[in-house]
Order: sequence, then structure tokens, then C-alpha cells
Amino acid sequence: MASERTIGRLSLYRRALLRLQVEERRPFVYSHELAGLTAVSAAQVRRDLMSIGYSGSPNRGYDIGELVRSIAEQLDDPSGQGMAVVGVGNLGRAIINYVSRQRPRLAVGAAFDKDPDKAGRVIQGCRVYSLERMPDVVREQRIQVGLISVPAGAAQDAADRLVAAGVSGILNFAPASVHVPAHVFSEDLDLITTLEKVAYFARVGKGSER
Amino acid sequence: MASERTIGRLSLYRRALLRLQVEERRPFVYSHELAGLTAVSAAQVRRDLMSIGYSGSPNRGYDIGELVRSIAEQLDDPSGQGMAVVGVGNLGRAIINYVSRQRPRLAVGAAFDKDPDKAGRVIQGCRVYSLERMPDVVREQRIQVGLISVPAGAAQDAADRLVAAGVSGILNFAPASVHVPAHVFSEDLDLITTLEKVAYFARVGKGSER
DNA sequence: CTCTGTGAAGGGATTCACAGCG
DNA sequence: CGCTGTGAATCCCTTCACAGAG
Repeated sequence: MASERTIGRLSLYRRALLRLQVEERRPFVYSHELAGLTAVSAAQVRRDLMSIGYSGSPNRGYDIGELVRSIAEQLDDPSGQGMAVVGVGNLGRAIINYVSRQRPRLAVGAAFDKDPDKAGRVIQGCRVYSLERMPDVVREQRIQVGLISVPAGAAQDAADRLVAAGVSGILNFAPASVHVPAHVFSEDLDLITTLEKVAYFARVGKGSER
Repeated sequence: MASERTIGRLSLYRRALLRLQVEERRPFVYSHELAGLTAVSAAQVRRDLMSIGYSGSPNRGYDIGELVRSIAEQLDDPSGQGMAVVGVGNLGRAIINYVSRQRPRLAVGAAFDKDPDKAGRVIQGCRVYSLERMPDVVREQRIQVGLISVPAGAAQDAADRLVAAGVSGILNFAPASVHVPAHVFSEDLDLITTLEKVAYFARVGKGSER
């Protein structure tokens, strides 16, 4: 129902809302306030909230508590979703670290690396397994999402193994696109490419977004 | 001239082309081959190349060498562009490491951290300065792009300092949107948000892209 | 009044589909 | 033939603008 862009923004809204709830003890927000906090237009915010079927009140705005619950109902799996990281290099370690520190509803439950020396270690509360163990571990821990942080040349193999093991979502940090079957969702998050884009617009100019 | 999306893909194409050039010694590619390597449609590839004014030949495809040069002409600053990282935590270190390992045309020339103990150290060939030194260092090294990898609460301050120091592009990894003046290009690259999006589509399904 | 919810309009980006060429 | 280059069509996303509600 909700589009890819909308889902991304819902996650953004939720974080802003939680911050509002904790820092100020505010019970309501207007669409334009939420917009300001997330660098999105007010009309866009209303559209997005409409798409999850949540309604605010014209004179008080949106009830923050209820809204957070509505968003959670969309985004979160009630039984929790596990994730696994493939590739425990610098970037992989930083990701594990970062994600567990932010404590979202998603936890990195396992890591995999082809280096046998790394297997058996525990990084940031996350055990490292050999690639061969992937099918078992993924099944046992009901892992649905795989993060790929291996070198470019190994990315497709990592994706294939993840798919074979049964994950249905992949976030690929490697500087190479991976191909997956149609039933698997995959997103490439390419640092170098993004960096080159920013450098380009830093040079030729093109106002910021919002 | 070229749109934001197109610029991102040009960077993608270049990387694929360079790999083709090195690994196979192929002189030409067809749009559909380049498309397969980058998870983009063939028509899209042709459109993008058209937008930078490069023309292929109907029977041999595109000359890889010339095409790489054409893309470089668009993307790269002939005199080089410097970058700086603000926030030398786990993520910041991984970024410095990762970027310098990939050796793109962009080099991280300096890092900044508010922790005085970190100032003076050198990480992966990159010196860490105190935040106060930013204006000088940015000017001296002609740094145009700033990467923000500080905690959410410090992101806007980091952005303000970077802008004041004179950068014209910001890539923000912190989980909070930053606001910058219109003449500065800024992109938020939010790991948690992206992760939640992948987890969502892993759960509810929605074929992969391409 | 100032807000929300939303039909309608607008704007981009992507794909279609085909002419033209070697 | 099979490819490129490209107008036209399509699709999706965002914004406009206003009715409706308190």
C-alpha cells in the first residue's frame, strides 16, 4: 500500500516523534512541525499519514502517542525481525556497533565471515559464524534481513547465500550491485557513489534539498 | 543539466566500466550490458549517457575508454576536491578507512572531533583536529565536502560549523536531518531509516528493484 | 482563524517504441 | 538484423489549493 518513499519517511517521523515525546513532553504535533524536524513538506507529511490511515484533529494536530503506535503497526513485525551481517571488516564492525547502539526494533543477531579466524568470535554481542553455517543460523534465528559488507567481488556470492538461506530483504553496502530473485527486496547503499554525487553538487551547485 | 539521479548512476557506470576495462580488456559495451552490471534498465543507461552528450555507435556500442573520460569530465573536479569528516567515532573511522581504501578521486584530508584527546592523532593517514581548527583547515586544504558522523544531537552544530567554514556539500550520516542554506548541497544518509525500510519490505514483500 | 484530509494539478523520471544507421 | 538516440507515453511522487471541521 504505502510506497517505498513513504515507508522511509515514516521511519523518520517516528524518530522525530519519539524525540519530541521524550525531550519536550508534548502530546500533539502539527504536520508543519513534524515537517520541519524531518526536512519534508507539510503536505507530504499529511499525505504520508493519510496513507497509513491515521487521522489527526484539525485544531490540535496529531496525537503523538497514537501516531507512534500507528507507525509501529505498519513498520514493525510484532514478533521481531532478526538481521545478519555478512562481512566483518571495518565497515561491518562499525555497522554492527552502530545498529546495536541505536537499539532499534531490529537487532543484529549473527555475523558471517569467510575468514575462519574470525568465526567463533563475538563482536558487540554478536557472534561470528563461518559462511557454511549460514543456512542453519538464519533458520534458527528466523533472520529475515541480511546486510552485506564484503568487498565488491564477493557481494553477489554473499547475496546468493543469503537468499538461499531464506532471507527476504538485503541491504547491500558493497560497491557493486547485487541481483536477487523477484521475491527478495534488495537495496544498494553505495557510499562511494553517494559521495561522488555530493562532491559533484558541491562543485556545480544546486540548492540543498529543503 | 544532469539530474541528481543521473549523476548517481554515472558514478555507478564508471565503476562498472573501469572494472570491465581492467578485468576483461574489452574496448566496447552495449547499453544492455552496462545496464545488467548496474541494475538499471538499458533505456535508462542510454538516456543518462545522452544527457552528458556522449554518443555510441549503433553496431559496436560505447567506447569504454572514451565513455570513462566523458563521465570523469562531468563528475570530477580537475583540480581535485578535498573532504573532511566530523566525528571520529566508530562510524567515522570506518568511513575514513573505507574511503581511503577505495581510493576514489576524493580523499579525506582532515577529520574533526570535539574530544580534545583525539585531536592530534592520525587515523588512516588522516589527521584529527579540534573543532575550533575547522575554519583554518578547511580553507588551507580547500575542502569542499563535509561528512558528518556525530551523534544525532550534535549533527546540526557540525553542519553549521562546516557551512561557516565554507564547504558547499554535506553528506550527513547522523540520524537527524540537518538544515543548511540553499547554496549548500546536503544529503542525509540514514542507516537506521534505510534498515527499517528494508525490514519492512522483507516482511510485506515487494519485489526487488530490477 | 488555523488546522487536517484530499481531489486535482504539476513535475520528474522512467519506460515504450520506433526511426535510423551500420 | 541489433544497436543507438529520442519523441511520446506512462508512471509515480509531490505540491497546490480548498472544502470541512473545531
